[in-house]
Amino acid sequence: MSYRELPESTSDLEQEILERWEEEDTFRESLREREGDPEYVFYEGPPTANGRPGVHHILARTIKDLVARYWTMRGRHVTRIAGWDTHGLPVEVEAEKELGISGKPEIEEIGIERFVQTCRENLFTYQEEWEDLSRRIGYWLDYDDPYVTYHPDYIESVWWAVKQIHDEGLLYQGYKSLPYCPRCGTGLSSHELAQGYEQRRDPSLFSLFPVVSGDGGGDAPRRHLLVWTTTPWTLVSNVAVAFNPELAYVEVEALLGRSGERGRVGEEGGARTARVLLSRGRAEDLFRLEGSDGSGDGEGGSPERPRGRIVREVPSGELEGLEYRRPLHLYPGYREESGRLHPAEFVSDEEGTGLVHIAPAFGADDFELGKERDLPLVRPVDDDGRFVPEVEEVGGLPVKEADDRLVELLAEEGLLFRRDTVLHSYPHCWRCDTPLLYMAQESWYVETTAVKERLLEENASVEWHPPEVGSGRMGEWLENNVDWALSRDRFWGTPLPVWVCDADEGHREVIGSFDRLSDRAGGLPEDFDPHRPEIDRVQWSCDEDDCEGTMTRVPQVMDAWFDSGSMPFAQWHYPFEGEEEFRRHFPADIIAEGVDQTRGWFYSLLAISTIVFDRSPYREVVVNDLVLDAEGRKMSKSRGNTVDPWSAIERHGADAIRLYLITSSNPWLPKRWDPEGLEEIQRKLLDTLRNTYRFFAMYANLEDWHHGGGDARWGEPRPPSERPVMDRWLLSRLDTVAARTRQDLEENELTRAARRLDDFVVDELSNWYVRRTRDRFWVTGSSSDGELRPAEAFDTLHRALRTTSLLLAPVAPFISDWLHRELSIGDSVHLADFPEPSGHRRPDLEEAMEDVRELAALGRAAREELGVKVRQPLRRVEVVIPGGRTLPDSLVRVLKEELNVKRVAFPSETADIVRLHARPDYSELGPRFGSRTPAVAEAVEELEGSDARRLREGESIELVVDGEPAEIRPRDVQVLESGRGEYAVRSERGYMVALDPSLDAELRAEGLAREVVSRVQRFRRDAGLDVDDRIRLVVAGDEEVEAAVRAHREYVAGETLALELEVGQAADGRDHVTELNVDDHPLRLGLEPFDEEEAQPTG
RNA sequence: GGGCCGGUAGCUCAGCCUGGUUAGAGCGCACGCCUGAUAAGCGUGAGGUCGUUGGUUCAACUCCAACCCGGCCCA
Repeated sequence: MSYRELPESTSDLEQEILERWEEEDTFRESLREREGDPEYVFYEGPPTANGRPGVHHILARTIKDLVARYWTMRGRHVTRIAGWDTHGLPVEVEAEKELGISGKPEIEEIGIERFVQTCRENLFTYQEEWEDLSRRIGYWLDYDDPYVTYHPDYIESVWWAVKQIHDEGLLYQGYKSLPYCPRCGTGLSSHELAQGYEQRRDPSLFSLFPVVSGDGGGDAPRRHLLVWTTTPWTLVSNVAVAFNPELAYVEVEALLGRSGERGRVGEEGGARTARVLLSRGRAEDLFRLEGSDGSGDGEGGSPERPRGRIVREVPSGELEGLEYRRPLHLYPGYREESGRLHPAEFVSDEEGTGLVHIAPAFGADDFELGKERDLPLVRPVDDDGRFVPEVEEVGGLPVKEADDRLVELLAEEGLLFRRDTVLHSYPHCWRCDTPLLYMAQESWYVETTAVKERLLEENASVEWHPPEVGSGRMGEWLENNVDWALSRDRFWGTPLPVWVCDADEGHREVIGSFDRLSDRAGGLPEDFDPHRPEIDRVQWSCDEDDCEGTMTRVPQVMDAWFDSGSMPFAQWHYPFEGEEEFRRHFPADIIAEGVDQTRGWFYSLLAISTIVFDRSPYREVVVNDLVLDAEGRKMSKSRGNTVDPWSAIERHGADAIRLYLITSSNPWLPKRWDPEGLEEIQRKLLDTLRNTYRFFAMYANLEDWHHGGGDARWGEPRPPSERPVMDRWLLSRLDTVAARTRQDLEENELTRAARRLDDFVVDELSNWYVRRTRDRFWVTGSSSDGELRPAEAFDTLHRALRTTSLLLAPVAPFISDWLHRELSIGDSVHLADFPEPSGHRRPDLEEAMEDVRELAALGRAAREELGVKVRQPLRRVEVVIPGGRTLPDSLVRVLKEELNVKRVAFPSETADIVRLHARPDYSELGPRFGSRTPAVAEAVEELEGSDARRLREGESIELVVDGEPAEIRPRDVQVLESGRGEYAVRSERGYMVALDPSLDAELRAEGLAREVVSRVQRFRRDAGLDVDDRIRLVVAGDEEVEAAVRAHREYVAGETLALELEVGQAADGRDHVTELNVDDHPLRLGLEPFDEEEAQPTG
């Protein structure tokens, strides 16, 4: 048996694994294997099947897959059912495009039947791509039997939920001012609104409403209310003005601009002064007030503010009920001459004027105030967002386009005070990008405000990653919860299951099942489909007493978020079937989606489950943020900076992408898609891992070692605790890394876990363990004495690689599976258990090895400083480890080899070459000496020699600092050594290394011998020899070289596998001959393979 | 305007919760090394007013406040 070579390319490897998964049905096997084990419940958020998947989807899918694989390896059964979100506006918008039509009237013209049919047909345009992509990136998900929100069974479950909500008394029909998309012809719910805020420039209009009541009559200049709006078109529907009794209001006598420029003020004779009412807080920003020093100039106010003088304070009692003349009498449906002032809390004076124009039909606050004050609802706008024809001047115009004309008219009336523009974010339709209008409409609501406290409680019990999304984004949002606008005046969606009597609106029934509907309607067709328009034809006679009416379904469909939020039960067709499955899979242990789902899926899940089941449907949420382009900009089709997931996979492989997305930063931080970062993870972690395996496989094959055993010459390796120190260390590290990785993954600290594995593989496994133990992997090497049995090295490295593949399995499922199959008996890594510590932890050893690595780094720096290469042995190094620790002999040996020195000496022996000094420990001194700390510390730093020595030996000393005594205890200081003399000294964080630079002939000779070995090795390779080919070797050079080789003859021969070594002979006639130069010495090499037959001594 | 996140080396990010020695990695750059993993590998070095200002403290990258910049979400 031998270890296979890794496939040449990442892509080949991943394809090979994909095929194995296919053949062996590994995903399903992983579920079968855990059948009956405790469930780890995971919900898949349904993507819209008619949108294309992008790289940002890979992030969420990587997280979800990672979690599911991890818990499967931990012995849990993790159901993963795919889902498709199939209803709603996105689908309808696509269908409109397909049919070449736009807007509700055109849809109705071609017929709902045909339109809905088109929606249905277009649904799964990209389904295959979604599935292919998921498969390719290793996202294991059950696509065979997905939940699909338009399936009748699914809809039936949704209806059931609506009925539950209705039975709780939380479903109602209302009339409210809602964001409304004039293009789509439907209102949007508050969470849909969340998707579509964009910066937009709108008019900022200050107008003057003449006061008609109160005194101040006579000759006094006419008084006006100063009123601000960013929607001039709503002035047509003005019915009142609101003020806040908590604010202070003033009357300003204003000198209004040069006449004509801003329109005339006051109809009588173009008077240029006027009395203007507004809040005090805004007066300074809008006027240059007399008596003020003008310090308000610059920011806030406009440079062209008119001059003004505060005439008096206006008590709010005076404001209430004040009557003004309405502007813009254009709508014949509302001819009221005047309106009044009403108090309202929502009025602020942070912007505007502290006086707010009220049009109840077109604003949420306005609407509420209108209801409270019984104001008329004036809505001269049709469902397409145009003024109705009978409106003078602007009839038929889309409202926003009427702004200019309306402002002109206002100016003509002399009521225009100032007109600017303002840049603010404004809600747009999240699908078609049309600016939304707030308009009063009839809609069905879920009274979520009634369960607000429960929502908050449940949300607080959810563990959010990161927590601030739960407490902040979600929590704040729930605090300000408004009722869920459930209905949509559209076509392709779950029909709202409400039937109303045409004779008496009060006769209503909410249908919660098909059976019930069948009872009512006297049977349903065999292949009943509950969609529009068929469902609209299901009617029955009202059975209220003495009612002759017919029960007809209301025309609306439901918000698609309600569909997806119903998936915990609807995916099982609960409660009609799947009772047991539902119980087993509710609530979810985890869900993981983008932060944009906070008010989307996260909310709809929470709201529905809280009402229906009185609890949150998920325990934990991992939130991910966007994937941005390399410059940190949002990816968007319009900007053309999207990254095609397929070409990225082609180029880097799925493992690399998954690792990159998880390691580059925490999931909830926005991430840049950086191709260089991708290459890095590929080169560092993945290539290092591959190389380490390749190294292992090469020598295991060469020496015929296999983890299955078999070759008797290996015998039994000793138990780990008796192996060489490097093995004990590596096995200890494996346990530590396994324990920490388990803990991190349990806590969903995915990034931390993946980064740790990265560090472990690159730094510890490859660049330390393998590098330091390489020569134990070949039997023939000169260092392979009995103590360093190769079998133990193979066994240790094999364990390490196998464990590493297990640890990496959740995040890098391909390479880990490939490796695991080679390193086990062919099993998939994904059917294995996640590693747990196996009792080999040796924290003291790990710490000591840290010391060694620290000292080695300093030693290399010192060598660098001396300009002496590592191949040249040095006599001695003095080292200090913080806290006066020393190293066991086994590690001293490691350090000696790493630094290529003959001797390592510790401080007790180093008195003559180091100088002691003390460094203050502020965390000890600070609390004791308070403000004297700096002075004491300074005194400590000046300690030397015997004082420092006493401290190091555990005695306290007395100092006098600024005339006051100060006791310095050993724990207050760290005693450090620094080198003296010609030693090369390096120190850092309490570690110190001092290298003795002196060389003698012996050391030089050894250095030369090593140099020769290195050249021979390179030459072997260049000559095309295999690493285990034996050779005949001839070495010649000057006297010094030849002497060095003779002195180290065995070493040179052993290292180079020279069965025959001649020194000083002519190299001519050998197969391979070369002339070189080492350290200014000439060197001639000649070598050829050693043919064993030929070598037999002839008889 | 409000909420949340972020601002640390040219770039990508740790560290901050729980204040304490000389703020760390990787990439890139410069220089060098090693090689029985070889179209790999390793090391050393240069490089930082820790966004700004103020405060608390013996001591602030860390805690507090205000502000600035970027992002997301909302009004």
